[in-house]
Order: sequence, then C-alpha cells, then structure tokens
Amino acid sequence: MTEPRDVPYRYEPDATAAGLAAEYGHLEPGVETGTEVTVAGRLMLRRGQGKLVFGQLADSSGRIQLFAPANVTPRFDEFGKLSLGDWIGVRGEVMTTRKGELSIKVLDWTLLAPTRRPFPDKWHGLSDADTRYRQRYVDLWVTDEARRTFQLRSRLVSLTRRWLEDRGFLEVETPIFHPVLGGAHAKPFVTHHNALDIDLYLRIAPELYLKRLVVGGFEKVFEIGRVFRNEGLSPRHNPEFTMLELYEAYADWHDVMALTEQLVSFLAEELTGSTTVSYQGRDIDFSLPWRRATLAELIEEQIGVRVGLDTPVDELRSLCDEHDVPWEDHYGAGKLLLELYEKTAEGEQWHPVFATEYPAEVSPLARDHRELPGMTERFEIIVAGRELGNAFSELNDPDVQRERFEDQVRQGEAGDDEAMSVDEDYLRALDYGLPPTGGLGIGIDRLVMLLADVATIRDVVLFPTLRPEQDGH
RNA sequence: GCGCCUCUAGCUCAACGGCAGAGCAAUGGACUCUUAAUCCACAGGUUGGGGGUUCGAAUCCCCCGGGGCGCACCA
Repeated sequence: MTEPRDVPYRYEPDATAAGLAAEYGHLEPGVETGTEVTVAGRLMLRRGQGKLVFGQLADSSGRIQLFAPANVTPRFDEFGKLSLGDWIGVRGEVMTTRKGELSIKVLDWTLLAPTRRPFPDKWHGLSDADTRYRQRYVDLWVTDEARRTFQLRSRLVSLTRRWLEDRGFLEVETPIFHPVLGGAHAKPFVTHHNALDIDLYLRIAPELYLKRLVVGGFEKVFEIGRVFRNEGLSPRHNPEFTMLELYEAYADWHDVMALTEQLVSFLAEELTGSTTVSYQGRDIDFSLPWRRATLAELIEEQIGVRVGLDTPVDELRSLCDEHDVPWEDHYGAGKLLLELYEKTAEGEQWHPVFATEYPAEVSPLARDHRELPGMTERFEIIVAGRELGNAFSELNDPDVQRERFEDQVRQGEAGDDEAMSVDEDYLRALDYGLPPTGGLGIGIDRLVMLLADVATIRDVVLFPTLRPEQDGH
C-alpha cells in the first residue's frame, strides 16, 4: 500500500465531475472518446467485479464514475483496496459504459491522502445532528443537501455584492471591537485588550460606523459581516451571525423599501429560479410589490382592536394581559405596542410584508415620521413569521439623537440590560452633518434559510456554536 | 436558565426487565459493465458517564454530560 509519506505535494486536475457531465453527458452507451482528463477527489463508492472495478469519485462539483479494468489500470489490486473516503487523483479516458454511464477509464491514479477513519454509511449518511455540526468536514461529503445549501449561501453573498456594486455601493469593513455599545438592542460579548487595558464589545451591529462613513462622504456604503449577540441558541439564533447593512445618502425609507424588495426578489429568482419559493412545504411569494402594512394594522388584523400611540397605557396593558403578552411598568405606549405586535402579529405573517411605523420609544436610531408624532420612519421585513430585516430613514439630528441615547440610558437604568449607551463620537459625527439617509439591515443567515428551504440556522452556518465536546460524550 | 424528548458497533437502526442483534463500512475470498452491485467467510460493544432498585438492567429510578424541540431570552 502507498504510505502517506509517498503522496505528492501537488496535483493538477484539469476537469471536474460536473464539467465532464456537462460536456459529455449526451454520449451514447459504449463510447470511448479518446480524450484524456485528470480529476481528483474522494473515492465515495467502490464495486469490485473481479478483474474490473467501478468507483465513484466525488469532488466539490459532484460525482463521476471510475472504470478500472485490471488490464488497463496500474496497481490494480491496490486500487481495489482503496478505502472509501481516500483522496485520489485519476488520469483517464472519458468513456461511457455499456449501460451508458459516463465514466473515466483509469489509466493512472495517485493516492493523495488516505483516510484513517471510516466514512458514514454510504446510503444513510449522517443523521445525527450533533455529529453533522461538529464534523462538518464529514457532513459536507455525505450530505448533498448540506453542500448545496452552503454553495447557495456563497452565491447569495456574491450576487448581493455584485448587485450592490452595480448600483454604486462601496463595500467597507468597520471595527468588530466596539468601545461603545450601540446600533442594536442586544446583549454583547465583552473582551479585553491587554495593551490598552480596556474592555471592548464585540459588535452587535455595524450601524453607527457605517453612518459615520456617510458623514465622511461615502454616499452609498455596505458591509457584509459577522455580528455577535450574547443570547440563547435556537433554530433561528446563532450567537454569531452575518448581517448585511447598507446606507444610501439622500434616500428615505420608501427608497429603501424599493431597494429591499428588488434585491431580495432578484436573489430569489437567481438562486431558486422563481420569485415564488417553496419553504417548508408552503410557497412564499417574493414577487413585487410586497405588502406594506403598519404595526397598528397588523395588530388589528389579529386582535380586532385598533390601537395606537394615543391608546391609553392602561388599555394597552390590559390588551397585553388579554393576549398573554408580558409587560413591565416602565414600558411606554410605544414599547407596549411593539410587544403586542411581536407576540400576536409577527408570527402570523407568511408572505413578505413591510411592517411600518415603529414608535420612537423603541427606535432610537430612526428618524421621526414626517407626519405622525411619536412614530418613526422605520420598517421591518417579515417573512415566514420572522424578522428578516430592519430599516429606516436615519435619524440625523444630533440633538434628537442625544435625547434618544439618553433615553436609552434611562431604560438601561430601569432594568433593560440591552439598552444602548451614549456614543459621544457618533454624536460628534452627526454634528458635522449626516445627510438624509436611508439604511437597511438584513440577516443573511435567515435569508439563506428561506431560499435554501432549511428550518434551522445551524444548517446555514458551517460551524454553528455548540458546547465544546467533553469526555463521556 | 426551565420543561419535554433523545444518546445501543465507525454509520443507520433493532432489541423496551430475561444470552446485545441486523444492514452498510472494515477484514479474507469469488466475480470484466456495476449503479446502495451480488455471493461466501470473518470480525466488531464497559448500550454517553456514574450510582441505585432487582435473582437479573440497554430497558426502571437518581445524578452528571452531549444533542434536539419548546419556553424564556432574542430585531
């Protein structure tokens, strides 16, 4: 047998399984093309026929059959003893078998890396979720769906970048380490910088830095990056996840709504072939335009009562009680409205809807609604009962922003451990002037879940957060 | 953090108070057109860990650990 030390340092495949299928898939049975190609990958199946061995080689594009007759394939006995899972390189002739299966007649082969551990059952694959997440390197080989999902994720991010760049957006990278907490409502991870001897937060959102860049003259910016929120795990929450945020100067929330529905329906069409996407057995219609509805309308649809900021707090509280929505004494009408909406209406939405008109009390970074006092020009994108994104006309008045920050601090003192603090440098940036700006944040993981039709975020994150393995596991 | 469910051979699963089993993978052999190849042979285990009840525990009880789902939390 070939020893690991004998394997080459490099190999040069010139074809892939999918490429060969595309080029030669039409061949009749029993054809020998005379064309030689070199492929590489893992041996995933093997069927011995005495002096003839069939194999199936998998590479990142797919699988192709290997056809190895004893009188053609060198070191035939060794070839027949390869382990399922071994990496090999194969040079051979493109051909079809008598039954018509596209194959490579093995004229030469090289062991590229042996596997020391047996691969999971060739038919049943891996079903244990724990093993699939911990040993993703195995899962990706044996679970076609997993591989497809992550390839789709990659294309989604790539398409998004190109789509935004084509519209003049500039991709930027802003700090992961934040000295001041802000940009979202979430508990942070805290870390420490030794040389500076300061605690830093892992960012919960890039928002405040991106808006600084608009102040700096980058009129259209976006960032696709990881954010970190110190909260529980669930099928829809991973503590680190990927957010797309973008900001466009001179735009308002209506512009952002249009951009959002165009981008997402474009991605749906590109990645699934249609703007109608099947999700968990039910269709989601991403075709334009998406529904727009205010929080108050969505609440009314569920509970049959028209509520608003002018509804007395006592009345809102009893409505909350009536619908098993917990509330606290320091909640104002705005927060009560939001809670009522989230607990009664959000989960009921299926097709994309822009939920609009959020109270200022719960929207510290959004600009006041131009007509409705106490409301902001903010909307969330709800699909399949979940929040997919959040957007608004950006608050650009430094004085109002300071008041909102200070209100956040008060909410923090009242017991909200996810409230923001006052970001003085951000206020200074606003002093220099943030033009009218529209901003958007979209959870990339959740979007991938929808378009790849998977139920848990762990199936769209390559290495989801898990407890570390321990003895006895 | 709480509740429910779950953990058996490398993988997928049986056995559910009475000798821990099968298929695939592995190992040895037969086979020149297979498609989860087939056939013969052989091997494989502190049943997640620890404790208890019992004549007897994978099975019942308790503690611990991993995972899943729900709640809480969470834009």
